[in-house]
Amino acid sequence: MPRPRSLTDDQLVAAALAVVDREGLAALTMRAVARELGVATMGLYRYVADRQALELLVVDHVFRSVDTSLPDGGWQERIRVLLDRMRVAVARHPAVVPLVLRHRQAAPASLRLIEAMLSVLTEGGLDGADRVVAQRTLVGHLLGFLQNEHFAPLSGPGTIVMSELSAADYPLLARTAADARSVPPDEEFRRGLDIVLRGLSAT
Amino acid sequence: MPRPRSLTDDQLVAAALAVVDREGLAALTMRAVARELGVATMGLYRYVADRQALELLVVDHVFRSVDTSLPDGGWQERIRVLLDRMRVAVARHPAVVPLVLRHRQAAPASLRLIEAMLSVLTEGGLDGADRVVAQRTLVGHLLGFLQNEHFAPLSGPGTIVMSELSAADYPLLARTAADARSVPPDEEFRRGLDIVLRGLSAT
DNA sequence: TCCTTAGGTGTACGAAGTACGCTTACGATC
DNA sequence: GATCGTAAGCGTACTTCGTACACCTAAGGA
Repeated sequence: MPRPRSLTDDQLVAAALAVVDREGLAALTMRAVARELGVATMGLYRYVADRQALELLVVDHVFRSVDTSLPDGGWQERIRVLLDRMRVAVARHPAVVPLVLRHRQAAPASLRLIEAMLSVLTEGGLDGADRVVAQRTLVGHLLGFLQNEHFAPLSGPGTIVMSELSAADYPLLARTAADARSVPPDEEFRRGLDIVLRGLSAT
Repeated sequence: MPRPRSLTDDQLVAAALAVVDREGLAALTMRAVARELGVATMGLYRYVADRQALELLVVDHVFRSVDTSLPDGGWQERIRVLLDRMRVAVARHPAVVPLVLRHRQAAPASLRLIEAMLSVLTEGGLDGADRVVAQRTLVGHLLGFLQNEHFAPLSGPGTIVMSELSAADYPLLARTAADARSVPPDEEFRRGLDIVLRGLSAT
């Protein structure tokens, strides 16, 4: 009976991602997304309750894009692949990292991801509080990595500044920052995750 | 010759923390801090370039409050204590967690913390890229934990919602969320860090 | 005493989120 | 095919921020 909707959630998300990818997270405003869709600003409020709800749609979309089918290999290898898929999915839209960090717990699609990870951890023999801690540690590790990469990439200016600090004041830091510039993000992620997985495997 | 300053950085930080502790991070506005100090809003701009600089002062203060003297024990134990001191320092002002995550790389006091951690890792026999990855992994772990605790505490409503999901759709998640409610933050942090430290120790 | 210089203030502007009420177009019903 | 109820869509306007700018003021050395 009533007038039908003319926009889908996917269109909203696509418009938001277009704005974010092109102009950065700070440019993600209701007005900008509306303009991207060729719609009046207030028109968006027929689809989302507020700006946070729009951000949540974006984060949920990113999570939904992650393949949760279980890969081959032992449970450590499976965890490695699942987490790497998440990392890559987020990396496709680097500017949304802060949104992922803020909204992941409210994104419905994260449930599927968590369930998949838990099934692998269970296969690895974990349950009870051990499984809780393992899951939180792995997710925390991923979030921490995204945080590190986004706000303080090893290849970024912060590392250069640190590598130029006086060796008298910060002998190890200056040296280590210099070493750090040759570690690419992929390697950092792989080796960091190896550390956590070794820790999980050792009794 | 000129008129002397009437405010110190410490007073600025104290006012900002008072606002944040009392009314939350969203209430941290230039106007609110100025009011807290009994000063006109624009008066703050004689002390900080902009709002970000004020936030940075707050984060730096939190980092400066961390004792970086090296504790007794083996290197793993030393790392454990150092990271726990950081966690506790941040936990004194829970609402500033997002600020810490955003500004840590720009806070001068973080240099001292990193140097201290690197000295312990070096003592543990790490150097080169291994030391880089170890450092980043430990910091990432701390950041991920703070993120988890702040936006999705195990004792929070998200966990309850997950524990009430249909066991048909999410068998492991529902079960694990129920288990999770009995894991307090201290224990979660200790056990998570143990995993990382075990991973660092194993070859 | 006065003058220099930075401290301190008030006003105002632009950007953003969003409440509110009007207008409009669809499509079910007669 | 005309009508009408309902939600879609829009324009306006209010509030709250950050902060640029121009002005006034007070401290303290000359």
